[in-house]
Amino acid sequence: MTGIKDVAERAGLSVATVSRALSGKGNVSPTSRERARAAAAELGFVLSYHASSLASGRTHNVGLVVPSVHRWFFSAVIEGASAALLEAGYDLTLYNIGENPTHRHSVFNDFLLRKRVDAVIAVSLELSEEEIQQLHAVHRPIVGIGGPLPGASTIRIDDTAIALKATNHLLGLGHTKIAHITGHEAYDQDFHLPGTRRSGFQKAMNDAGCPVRPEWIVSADFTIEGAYAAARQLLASAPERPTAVFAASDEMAIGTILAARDFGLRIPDDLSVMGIDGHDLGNVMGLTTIDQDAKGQGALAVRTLLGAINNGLILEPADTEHPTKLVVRTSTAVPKTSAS
Amino acid sequence: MTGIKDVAERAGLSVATVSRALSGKGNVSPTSRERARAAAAELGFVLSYHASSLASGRTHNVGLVVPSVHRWFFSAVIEGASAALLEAGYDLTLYNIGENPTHRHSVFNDFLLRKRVDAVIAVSLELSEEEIQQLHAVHRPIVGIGGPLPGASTIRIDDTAIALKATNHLLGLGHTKIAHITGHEAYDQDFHLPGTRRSGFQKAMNDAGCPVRPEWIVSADFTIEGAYAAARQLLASAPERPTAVFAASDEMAIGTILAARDFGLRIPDDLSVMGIDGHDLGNVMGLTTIDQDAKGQGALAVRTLLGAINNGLILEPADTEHPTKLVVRTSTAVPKTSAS
DNA sequence: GAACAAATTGAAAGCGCTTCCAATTCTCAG
DNA sequence: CTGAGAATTGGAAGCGCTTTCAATTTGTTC
Repeated sequence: MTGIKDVAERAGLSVATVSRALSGKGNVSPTSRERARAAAAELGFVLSYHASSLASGRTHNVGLVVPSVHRWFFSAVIEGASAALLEAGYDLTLYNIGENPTHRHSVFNDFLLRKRVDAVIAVSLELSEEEIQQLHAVHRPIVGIGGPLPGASTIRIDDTAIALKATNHLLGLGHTKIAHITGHEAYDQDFHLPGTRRSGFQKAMNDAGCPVRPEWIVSADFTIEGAYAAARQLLASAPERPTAVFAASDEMAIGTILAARDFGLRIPDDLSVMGIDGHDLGNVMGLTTIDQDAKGQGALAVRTLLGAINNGLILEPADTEHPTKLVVRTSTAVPKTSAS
Repeated sequence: MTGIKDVAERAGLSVATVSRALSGKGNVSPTSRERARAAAAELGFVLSYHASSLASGRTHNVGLVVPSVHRWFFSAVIEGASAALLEAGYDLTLYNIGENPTHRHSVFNDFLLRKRVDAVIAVSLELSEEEIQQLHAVHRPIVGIGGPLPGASTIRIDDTAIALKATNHLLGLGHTKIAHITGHEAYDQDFHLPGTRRSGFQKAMNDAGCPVRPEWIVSADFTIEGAYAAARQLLASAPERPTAVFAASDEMAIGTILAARDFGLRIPDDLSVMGIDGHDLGNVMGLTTIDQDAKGQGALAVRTLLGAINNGLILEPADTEHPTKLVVRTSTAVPKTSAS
């Protein structure tokens, strides 16, 4: 196995100089740099990153912790982060903790403490004080995506404001009988996302003087399948149907549209539907939504982290609000009843 | 920062013994093992995996290379692999090479050669001889998912047979006017998957004496959106419509169903649709499909790899065929025309 | 209880790099 | 041409573990 020693020999330089030349750091004359590079290329030499890491303390690797890889938001964040890391020459270690609480525990109490990552990005996970402490104890900066994290830097969207904006879009079209598909209680642990969006909905309704009917607030698990089932129930109560549904995520909005079709309801004539996310299927489904640029959030998290790492700065706990955009498509319209 | 030295001191043992105790290898008396464990726990000590890797040559890390994280098949494989690795105490380094050819190049010619992974799993990527050679040169076993790989172990399904089975399901119901949604040329690079499934379709049609109409073979990019557009074109030619569509993937089948609805076609009365995959949305959409257990393939790849690593064996190039299962739901039925 | 085998242990030599430090070479003003 | 300071270089000491090898302890057998 060729090592840096072989490269040094071939280039007629010392190991130290080759190391400096290859890493790009330190002062090396252009001549030596070129010779080192050439020798490395000829030998097909690639640095061993363990050895580098051990000696330098820098791993060139970022840990990304997600609750799932299937839900659209998470894969979009992964995509954004992975591209940004690849460009920077960093590895991405993925921890998909899923539903299993044991997995979460071992990730935070073992995997992440193995000092294999320079930093961690936690997506939609409300870390406990302890989890954050442990990471800080091994000097691993953290960026959270999806909500505030005590003592860590976070990137998030203003969930209440967004829900307000979405609901107002519907109200603005003339809807008053609006239902809401929220997330299950269980998902409220992490940043109270369902609750926050729900309260934005309620505030908008109250402000507009529209009654919020409890039976028109149903919950699902943030998936298309889950919302499909929930929406079927919601729409089954025939005469007393809402004229619009605001779902807490695009996937749930899509589930709602599918359910509506089963009932022969035309979108948007019989039912307006909107979501939050900016899902790829939005175009196909003609879904009105609030685009939160998940990919961009992943990329931003990486940039934030790398900036801190490269400047050797401590990452200041800061709360960055990511911009969102209302995208109006064909799933929302003036209610037929009030139009006619 | 507490190191293994501190643990040794606290436990009143030598560093060597603590290392043996913590790694579980080597002969250590139960007493010492317990004392080492206790000391480590008290100090909150977690092994530095760089140092371990450097000393032992084993990284406890597997690289997973995927062309995308968004398409269902890939995220299912990631999910299966990630769970299996987590259980085994292994890290998963994800390389999402995406559309960018530069990314692919740097992953295979740089990232994977950094000796940071013990093994690599390549999903739906037809590696070049050179790529395989390079990996073998650094003694990294490879498992390919999705098709045969020269000199590497692979897990795959029999695409031709599956397409045959799927088409026969449709033929068996009495359909003769069957269209096929295949993948774009561009996707044919890797394992000729679109071509293989298409030829299974054609063979079944020929065997049944049914003409294959070229205009009823349309291609898309394996996404719901892409197939939606393709299916709209297919279904636009009103009177001469097929009575069934066999899509080369579930996502494309779903796109087809969405397009069919736009034309007011009822599934399965006016159009039978089936796919291949076992997508999570299959249930909601009532999609008949051939389930290929992508999650299981990911888990199997990990087991294969870890088995080889742990036994210090060279991974024999073997071609494992993963079982598939026809799942009949409500998107396929006897054609109305022939039924009436 | 002696003699030998088996189990357990610790000292020390790396694993393949980075980086500190001191030595050397280069620059250029005087 | 000289000397001071800057730029470049190489030697060597680790980074925090694993593992070999030899020494020590424990267990067995007759």
